[in-house]
Amino acid sequence: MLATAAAPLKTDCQLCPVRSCLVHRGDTTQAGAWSEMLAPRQALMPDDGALHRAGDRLRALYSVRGGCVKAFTVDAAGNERIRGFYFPGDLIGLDALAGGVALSTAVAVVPSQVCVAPLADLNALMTETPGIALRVMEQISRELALAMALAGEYTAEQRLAAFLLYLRQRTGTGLDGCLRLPMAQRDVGNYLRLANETVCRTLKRFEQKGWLTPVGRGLRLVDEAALRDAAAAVGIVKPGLAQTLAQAA
Amino acid sequence: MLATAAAPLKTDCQLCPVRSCLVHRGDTTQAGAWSEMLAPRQALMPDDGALHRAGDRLRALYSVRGGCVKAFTVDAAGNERIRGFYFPGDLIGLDALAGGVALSTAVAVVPSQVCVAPLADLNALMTETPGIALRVMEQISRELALAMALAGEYTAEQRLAAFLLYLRQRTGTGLDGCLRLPMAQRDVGNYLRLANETVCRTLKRFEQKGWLTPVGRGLRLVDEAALRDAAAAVGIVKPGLAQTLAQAA
DNA sequence: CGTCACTTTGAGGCTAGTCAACGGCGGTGG
DNA sequence: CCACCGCCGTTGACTAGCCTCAAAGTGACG
Repeated sequence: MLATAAAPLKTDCQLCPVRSCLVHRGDTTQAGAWSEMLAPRQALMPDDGALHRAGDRLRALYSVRGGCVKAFTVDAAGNERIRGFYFPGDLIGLDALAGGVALSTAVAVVPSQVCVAPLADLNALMTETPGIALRVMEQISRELALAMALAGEYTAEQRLAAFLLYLRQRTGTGLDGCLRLPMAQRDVGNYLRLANETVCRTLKRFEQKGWLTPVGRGLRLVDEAALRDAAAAVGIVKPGLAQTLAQAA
Repeated sequence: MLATAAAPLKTDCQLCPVRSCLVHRGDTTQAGAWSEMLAPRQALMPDDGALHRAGDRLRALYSVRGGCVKAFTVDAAGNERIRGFYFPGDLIGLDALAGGVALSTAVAVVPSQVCVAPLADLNALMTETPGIALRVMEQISRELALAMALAGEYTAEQRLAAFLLYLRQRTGTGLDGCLRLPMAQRDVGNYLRLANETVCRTLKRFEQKGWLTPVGRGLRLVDEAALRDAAAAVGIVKPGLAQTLAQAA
């Protein structure tokens, strides 16, 4: 099961390094209220249990503090379908707000850390401090936009390019300027509705085109503009120069 | 452009026939507050202009009162991508809450009517009456679940079966028990990521299997259980008897 | 009654999936 | 320390579902 942080202290959000998280998007009143509510952080390890499972009555939202969490469903045939990856600053469990029941199972992809926002407290908090509700709503709205982008009909190249750029935007690059894929290629493909072989082949094609180069375990995005152009149709990244010029012509 | 309802009266939600709309899901206080806010209804006709266009700063959410509205984006190549259909009770524009800018263009598919919820008023209302925020959040969460279902990897039969059942659930059947498709097959295909020819052929295959029969301009779902089984994997409808038995075996 | 948009039907092609086999890497245990 | 094992990534050949293109049929509407 989950390894709970040793110290049963309330988390001090003011000191949280995650600049994109909810508390950093509101005023100090909201930040304080949010901070008050959060339960101690939880450490999450791959193969170490799930935050919640599909069908569970959801008891808390989780705010990712570090690492990467994937949410997936399992259909009747036992096939896993990855519904989303969550990075630092993301809230997990938003898709369960409607029914109160989790639609997916959430597990860590790499060693991760989350903050716990109990639903009961959250509801009370949103009632007392309406600004919080607006922030949460923004997050859901963002996730909705992402899901809709993913729902579109795109080629393997378009989807993968968009995913790489999204990943870089969310996780940044390492010290060496390289993008590291925290999850397996199989997971990327599952998420993007591509066979893992297709992910591999498409990455190779990108490499042959000179758009990226493999560096150790990571990738260096060499021609980011080209990737942006390829991904432009998906709509979650802005087009690069070539695309802009093409549109102007 | 839009044809505004003649009478500049506030809409009385208490009398609204749409039982699934937001006001009917809260208590009387919420209902009253919501009702107070709504601007006069707007009549919407196909080819008569858009509620809002992609890129517009969104000024209001719209609550569908009757008819059917489609939301779509247009990519650089001019291709239309339908992001969703909205039926009575649905809120339009939720995907814009994050950025304040509409991500899609919304137009009527058939003669329709919407109620207008100005964003400024809505924000104030959600602050004063937090229950409203929770309702709106439920709606977004619901839409998110739908988008995620659509984002899955399914065959043409699975997607179309799921869509037909979803449509019937949302619009009900006519007096003759027939399901009417308000939108063109091309729009259905666009939404489901299928060529319109594929939609047509798949419908024909359903007909040959005896799952449905065309009745005039509509469809009669003859073997709904079979459709449910076909659509079960998509997850937005419950499986029928055959599927349940198969799982038990 | 003609036009136009939508639907239907057919033939052919392509993208990506499936299946199979191999290579590389890390972990585990002897 | 090294051999073994399992997972992941890679590569090739083949397949299949769906798209594309083309053309004819149907209904709505002016």
